Amino acid sequence: MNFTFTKIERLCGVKAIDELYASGKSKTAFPIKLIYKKSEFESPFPLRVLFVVPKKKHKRANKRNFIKRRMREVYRLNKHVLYDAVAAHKLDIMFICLTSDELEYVEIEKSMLQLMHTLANQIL
RNA sequence: AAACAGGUUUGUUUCAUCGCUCUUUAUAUUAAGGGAGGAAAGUCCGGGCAACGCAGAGUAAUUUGCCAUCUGAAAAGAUGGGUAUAUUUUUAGAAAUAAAAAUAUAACAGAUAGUGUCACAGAAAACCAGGUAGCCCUAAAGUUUACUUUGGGGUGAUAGUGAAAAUGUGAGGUAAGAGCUCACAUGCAUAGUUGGUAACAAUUAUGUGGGAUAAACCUCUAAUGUUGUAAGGCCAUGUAAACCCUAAUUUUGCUGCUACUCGUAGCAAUAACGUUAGUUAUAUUAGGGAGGGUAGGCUGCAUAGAUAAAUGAUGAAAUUCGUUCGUUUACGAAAGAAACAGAACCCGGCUUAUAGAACCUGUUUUAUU
RNA sequence: GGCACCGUAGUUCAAUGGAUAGAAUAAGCGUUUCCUAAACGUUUGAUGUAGGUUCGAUUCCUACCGGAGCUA
Repeated sequence: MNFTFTKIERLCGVKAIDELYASGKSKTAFPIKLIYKKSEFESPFPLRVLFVVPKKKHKRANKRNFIKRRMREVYRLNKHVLYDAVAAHKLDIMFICLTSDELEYVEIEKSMLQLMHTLANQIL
């Protein structure tokens, strides 16, 4: 099984992100919120992902980085859950942190897995 | 020895598994190597670098501000010294206070160039000061022989106000008083002497007595062109020096000198028609109107280096720290903690944040001598 | 990244360096009314934090904290 997470799998570009904010559907599992939208792009992977920690919740840059790194790590280790389900479609996904607390690795893993499972079931 | 405060230095280490980013090789996915700080932060200063502008002079605006030496490209910093203020200690004294020493602080040029401000209180808050307190002289009246009342004048000692009151003490002088005069002290100005590289200190002569505020305007001194890497360059995209309207094209107008003035420089052209008045077209410059396109690559850019932005996660062990438990006073076990904080053009300062450890300084407490 | 700003009652705004920091509105209490509203009276409540200059700072200066801009 492949656990890599390269540049191609990330969501870049102002237009794509604006569209996702404007017309995406959302789900919440408390500390983290998921926004997703069907789209079209050329890539060997079925998903493009973005992680957001707002500056209003976390003032210090090192704390924002710390939470983003943990979220990215959880996604990297568990992304096969979605890849198996969403093989046919192309999706843009965004994870947003909602609290101003410093989150533990276990909490993030729990809520993100919950979100990914519900999304996988809905697509099927 | 302990606790607290301040300063300086330092700013946990190793292994395994799975990953991220850049470079090189190699090749279609392997290998090798590099990968965060003392503040990367605040953006408070200075410079590099870049674009635009530039005959020159003045004004404005902004900033610098005791002296010497050293470091530095500059800002700035270090060391030493001077002056002022504050605190503490010691000495002298009845006290006020004076002298000396130590420590700390100073945005430490100028208040005698000029302007402004100084609430309330107070007679007066600043060229020229003063009353229905007080002190003194004098005239009149009353009681009466030393007082009272009223009028005229002198005064700035006393008291009182205030953050601040026109230099202080003593003597003379006077009706009472007053730098009115004298002696000593003291501040300032000018000129000189001595010491010191200098700031400055000591001292002599003459004159003088002028409150505070420049972190109010201001004056002096020294300096500054404007804008910042989202600068700028190359490519791509775009009918793009596109379209319409108005005005100007020689004693005047426009533009530049990037805030303003002087001064200075540049431009104001061509063709056709013509009744020689001008008109039309193109051109240039300025202003206005109605729309549209692009908004992403490379470079700038680095012995870390991207462009929604890498430097991580998990597990194990060691190191340091205190807490609890056990034995017992240095070992073991348990569950913890390891700060502040994350590069986006690069350097040099300043400021602020910082667990623990080491060192230095100070204060307090306890113990011993 | 760079550049220029702003912080005053719960809210919206005032205040030449001068002592008690003002006004409207909101909130509390009372009067009026059968009750409510309106009206009238009254009370509470603030200079973002820390230093400095000054006899005296909301105001002047410095450093922090927070909040809104401009620049593609």
